[in-house]
Amino acid sequence: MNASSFAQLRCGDCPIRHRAVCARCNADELEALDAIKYYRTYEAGQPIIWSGDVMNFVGSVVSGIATLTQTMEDGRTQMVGLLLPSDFVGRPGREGAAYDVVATTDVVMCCFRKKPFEELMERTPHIAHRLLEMTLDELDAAREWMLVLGRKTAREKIASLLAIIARRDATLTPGGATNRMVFDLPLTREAMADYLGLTLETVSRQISALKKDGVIELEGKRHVTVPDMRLLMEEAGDDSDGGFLG
Amino acid sequence: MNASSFAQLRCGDCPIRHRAVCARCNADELEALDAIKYYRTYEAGQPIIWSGDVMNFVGSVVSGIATLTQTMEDGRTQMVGLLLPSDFVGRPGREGAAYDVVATTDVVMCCFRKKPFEELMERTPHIAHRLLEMTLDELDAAREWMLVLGRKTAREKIASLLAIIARRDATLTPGGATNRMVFDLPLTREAMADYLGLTLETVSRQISALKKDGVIELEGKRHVTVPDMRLLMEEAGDDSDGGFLG
DNA sequence: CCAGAACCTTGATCCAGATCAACCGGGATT
DNA sequence: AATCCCGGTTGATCTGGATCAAGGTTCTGG
Repeated sequence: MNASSFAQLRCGDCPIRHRAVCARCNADELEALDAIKYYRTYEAGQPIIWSGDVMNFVGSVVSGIATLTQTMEDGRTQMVGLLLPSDFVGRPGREGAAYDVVATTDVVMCCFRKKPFEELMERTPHIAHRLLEMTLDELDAAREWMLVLGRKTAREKIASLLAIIARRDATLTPGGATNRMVFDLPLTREAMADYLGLTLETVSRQISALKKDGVIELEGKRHVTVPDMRLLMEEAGDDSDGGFLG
Repeated sequence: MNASSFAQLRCGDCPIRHRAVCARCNADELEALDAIKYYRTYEAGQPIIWSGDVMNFVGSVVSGIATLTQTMEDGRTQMVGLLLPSDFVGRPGREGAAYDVVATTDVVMCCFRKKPFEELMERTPHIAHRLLEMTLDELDAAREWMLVLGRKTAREKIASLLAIIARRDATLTPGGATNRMVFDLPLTREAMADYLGLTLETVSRQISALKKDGVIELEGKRHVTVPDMRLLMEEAGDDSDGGFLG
């Protein structure tokens, strides 16, 4: 799937569910969206947006993974969001970007020019409502993450992250949730560390420990098998059966 | 100011700026809001909402301080939000509460019955827009807090919290920001610890250290003077001049 | 095929903050 | 005015994760 193959795609043809806009849009609205839409690709490692930049688009991740990060002057960085396919980027009604957005893998974005999108939103209440819902979901995810960052041990943090990735992966895979799960880690050890408020060495050690204890199996560095999700959830110290990330 | 003195108050008479609804509402809308509004008081230490409860209202804090917290089965707790006067509580379009809300001091809430509020929102786009803006503000604050929790030292965490409280206090005090600031801590050492992902002993020690180093002055346990806010911001490791909490 | 660069793992040591414990001071209760 | 309780402080010690350091494994390009 390359950039040019998107040239003639319609919104409804995106290989992802456009959570922001497509679900309840009628034909007129889809056409209006189509007129202000374009695709853009980013290579792994490329910045998509710098904190403080003026953003002239909003959009959804079509494929690939991007991260939202904050950085202190001295270089300490904290990831504050993980963008997986179908996630929305940008904030209608806001001028500048608040965070750095970086493509972790090759990324395809479906973008809408911001001004016309806002105008469409103005006269289409259900889009505004959907956006509010999505923002509330993000807020829940952020607060869930505050618990992880503030109160969980390194091992629990790793287990929580694996659970989130496994769960998000499952929502994109037909068949739904089973106890056994297989997926590829979309992040380097360093990116995981930035997400979890740890060092990359600690991440590596804890992953090794989870492997030794049979909670996960590893093939290479990135390919993970979870023999029993319930075991992983227990390691994550998570009482909820996992509504996180919305 | 007691509960009965609110009986005849109109929305516009609240001693706080109703960030959600009042700013741009016309007379009709204010009247509609008035019809679905009531005041409610909570004593210090009382729960306002339990996580999972069905919420039948949304509203604003009029006076006092409340906290939003999450708790793990084993009792570890993390504060995920601090509600000061003018802050909004509740989520239009959502059934259950996601967090425990507890009154830290005596609290007066201005509540709107949820169903009619949602209906009003439905036909009043600018209220929906304001709500989206507020939710984005909360999201920014939550993410700012993720950086604090994940990457800052205990001393930086304390300084960050003091700066936030001082700043919020300033927005409610005529005169605006100066270098010198005086305020009362609305939280116990334990509540601060829950906010910061620390223990209460560490909070106590770091406050003593900041005092010894002249960054703050203390009168009793709660009354704080910051001789120079710039110094405090520096201790907080904060590059931004503090757009946090919205 | 080799060199270099990413990325990852593992070991040794250190230290910030947790934990355990004692104590203080003021306000409410009796 | 004795007691208790709650919130806070301070000291001693312990430890989980950071830091410093040394390889190992892939992958890419020459």
